[in-house]
Amino acid sequence: MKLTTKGRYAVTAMLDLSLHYGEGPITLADIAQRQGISLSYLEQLFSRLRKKSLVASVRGPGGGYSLGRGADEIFVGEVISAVDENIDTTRCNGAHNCQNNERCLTHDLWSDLSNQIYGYLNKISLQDLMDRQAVREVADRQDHPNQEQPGLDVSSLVDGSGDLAGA
Amino acid sequence: MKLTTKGRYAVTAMLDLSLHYGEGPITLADIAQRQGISLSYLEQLFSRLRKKSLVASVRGPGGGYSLGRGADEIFVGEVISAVDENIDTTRCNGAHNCQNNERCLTHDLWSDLSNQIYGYLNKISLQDLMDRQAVREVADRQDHPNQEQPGLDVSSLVDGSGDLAGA
DNA sequence: GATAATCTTGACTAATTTGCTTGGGAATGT
DNA sequence: ACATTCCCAAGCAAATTAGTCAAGATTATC
Repeated sequence: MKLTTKGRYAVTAMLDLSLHYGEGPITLADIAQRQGISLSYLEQLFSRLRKKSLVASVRGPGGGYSLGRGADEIFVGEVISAVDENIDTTRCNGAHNCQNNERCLTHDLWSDLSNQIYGYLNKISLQDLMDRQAVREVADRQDHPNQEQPGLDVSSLVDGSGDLAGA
Repeated sequence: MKLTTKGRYAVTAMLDLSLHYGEGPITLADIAQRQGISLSYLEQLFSRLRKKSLVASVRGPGGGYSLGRGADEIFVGEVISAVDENIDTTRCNGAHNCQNNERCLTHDLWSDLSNQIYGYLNKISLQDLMDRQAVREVADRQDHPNQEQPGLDVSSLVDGSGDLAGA
């Protein structure tokens, strides 16, 4: 299990795709512009996402990408591990006899923790994230109806204390 | 929130420290040998762990490191973020007005998810990990009493399906 | 059929991070 | 004094990230 900005890009792009569901295929150029990610980098990421069937592609004019399954059937953990290559070489890599029991002990502990994190992320679907945001958007509109407030810090609305996945 | 092998090294080292609690200060040389991590790299990691008071140090002969608090008061999330520098520059970094509402929307979604993961990891203490492993060790001993079985794959005992932190 | 839009692929590169080395200190128990 | 340990900073090779560039393949539309 690895968690870097690469995974964030992938999740962000997938969310962008989810948010524009129903508008037909979305081009990578659109996502690139909206999310500020380079087009070619997106191409690389989507190549992997496609191999894992997380997205479906349509070529030619009017083409683009769409979600491979429903947003409630695609989980954050899948997206991250799809792009992350996951070369988690734990020094003794399954051998479990690297030197003494002690060493393997901590190795097992880590791989176990890693599995826990992965399991957790695999409970959170793209739909969960969208639902959560939808609530916030409404709250935001209610607090600042029809106003442009450039310098305002909205982070007070984004406290992150709620339980997202109900795990 | 970032999760790489660097964080794994830190957690592994902290676990090593926990497991040898009560034996006085533990030298980095010991940890380096037991865990197969370079001494100088450990020094760098522990420098950061010390700044966050996650470990306490004693200099001179007989010196070394010990946990800064009880193993039940140190959480995996703390350890990881202590060594990770966490330069999570989300392009608009709190500005929330990068281009249009749409862009910030997905940014918020990600930072929210990041908080969720962090919160999850901050529920798992070093003690939790040790307790879990203690159970396994016992199980292992019961299955293979007093035997050296070099080629045996123990991974069947390590299924990772149990709920570790009870989160 | 020509054309343009779009995905698809591969090679290459710059910047950053990781993991580690080297080389010096500073503190302290014996 | 001396050996042991923590401390610290500079530097460096390998890997990864993030991105560019260039060439295709597919297909809707004119």
